[in-house]
Amino acid sequence: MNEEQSIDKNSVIPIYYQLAKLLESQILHGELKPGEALPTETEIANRFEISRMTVRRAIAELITAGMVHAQQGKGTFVSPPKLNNVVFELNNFNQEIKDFGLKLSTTLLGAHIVRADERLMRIFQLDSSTTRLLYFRTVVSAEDERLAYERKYTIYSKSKPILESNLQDPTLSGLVTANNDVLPVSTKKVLQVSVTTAEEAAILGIGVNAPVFVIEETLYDLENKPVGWSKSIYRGDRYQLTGYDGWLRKDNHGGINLG
Amino acid sequence: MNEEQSIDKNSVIPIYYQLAKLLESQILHGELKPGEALPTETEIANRFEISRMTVRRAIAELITAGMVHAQQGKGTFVSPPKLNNVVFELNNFNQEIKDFGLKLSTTLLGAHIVRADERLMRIFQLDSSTTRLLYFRTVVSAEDERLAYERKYTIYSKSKPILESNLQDPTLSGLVTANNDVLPVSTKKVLQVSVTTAEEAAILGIGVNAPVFVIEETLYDLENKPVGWSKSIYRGDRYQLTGYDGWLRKDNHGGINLG
DNA sequence: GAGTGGTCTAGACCACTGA
DNA sequence: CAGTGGTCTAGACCACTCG
Repeated sequence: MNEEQSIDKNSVIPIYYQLAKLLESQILHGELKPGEALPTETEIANRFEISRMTVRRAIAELITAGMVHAQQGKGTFVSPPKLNNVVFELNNFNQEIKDFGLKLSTTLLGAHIVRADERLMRIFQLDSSTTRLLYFRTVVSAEDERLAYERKYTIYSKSKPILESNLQDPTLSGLVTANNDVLPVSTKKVLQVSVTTAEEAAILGIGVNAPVFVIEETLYDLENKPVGWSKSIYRGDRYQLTGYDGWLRKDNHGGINLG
Repeated sequence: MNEEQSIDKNSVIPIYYQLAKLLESQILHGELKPGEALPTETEIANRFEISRMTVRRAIAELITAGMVHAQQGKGTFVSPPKLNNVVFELNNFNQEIKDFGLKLSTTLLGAHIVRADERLMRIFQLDSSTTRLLYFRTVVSAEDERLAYERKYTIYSKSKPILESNLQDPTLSGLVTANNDVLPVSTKKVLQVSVTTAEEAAILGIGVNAPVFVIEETLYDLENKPVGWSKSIYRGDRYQLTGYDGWLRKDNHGGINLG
């Protein structure tokens, strides 16, 4: 045992990266178990004849990855794998379909100027119903199959006519920036499940009471003021979200991997 | 304008943290716009009479937060806010209910030893149906209202009797560690939407064809071998996921906030 | 008090960019 | 070529933990 693994100081791969991978490997192979302490920073620095700052940089990588945690005055310890913090990336929703080789197309159902009703006044924090909003309805399809129905609203401050360019970037963010001078800087999405209404079923070409994902998105500007809102539904039989957590093996066996 | 904001070198708050917040503030107030370059690291170091390494530490915070990106040989630039990478943390599912003040309770519907059928053999990558599995069915309730129905499986290697302690940690991870000597180190969750079957509706006390979240979780050990699997359904009218992205204001006005 | 991690310095050399 | 960020060093002092 204890075959001293080594660091190549002359490699193009940074020392901190080599050391981080070495420590990660020891943890993934069970040589360092959850709760056990890593060697102290000074010990590691002496053993590999590198600077303590470089050791700290390596350990910082592991801390970010959630594999170890440091306690001032005590030491650095292997963390038990966190399994309760799975995150679902919403990218997948349309991205995975593209990766699957299908072409997505967006069809415009309608673009209207509307005045704010009570619900929209609340969402956009308006105190007057005279504010004009752009109401934009689209359907996302893949290979002639309709997958999602999206209803988007944005404050319509420009007096320009509605631009056809809206369809080039049919995201809510694109719609907002195309029709306003504000820069959306943050977003909030709420995911719920529901079943189709008669109208939604007809638009998607599926049955009534079919299960769907519902996503409400709100875009905010620098002042934290809502500048865009959308409610979209996605066919439940065509979409799913996948998430991971814990000590993930990114499996960097072979291949070039620069930090 | 250009009122020189300052750094207190004698503060208990680290210099890198003060500088990071200062730069972040300039970005959030629009003084530095997306695409614009930050002052060079040397410039910042000279202006505040601090070490370049400390400047780099501050900028590293902003890079992690996704607000800036560095390009070797060119400079460090303000990034446009990323709005397409919303992540939903599954914590919320039961956590928010607790935060709301309700008490969650888990009721055991049944705990059986079963042999692997074809589906379970595939899930657990087994080549023999003689492997014994523990099948664990529970219902999660809040204030006498049933919210979720969970079906969990784990390889049952110990010859111990089924422990009552399983109910103390009713998570899949807890079930696996209580009945095996393996340590689950990573997890995969797939989220889908569906509607209740007659059996599920009866167990949850709601109608048939009601919308529900379906979450299938697989737990893996160090060798990437499945050691636990569960399929759970959550009432669609009681659960939702919320996610954020972009330049988030964590709003640290007042209050103690140590980096 | 000895030992730990947390911060900070003032340099050094490198890789990359663009004129 | 000058200027940028990327890595690394060999120290220093501090805050914290625990005996």
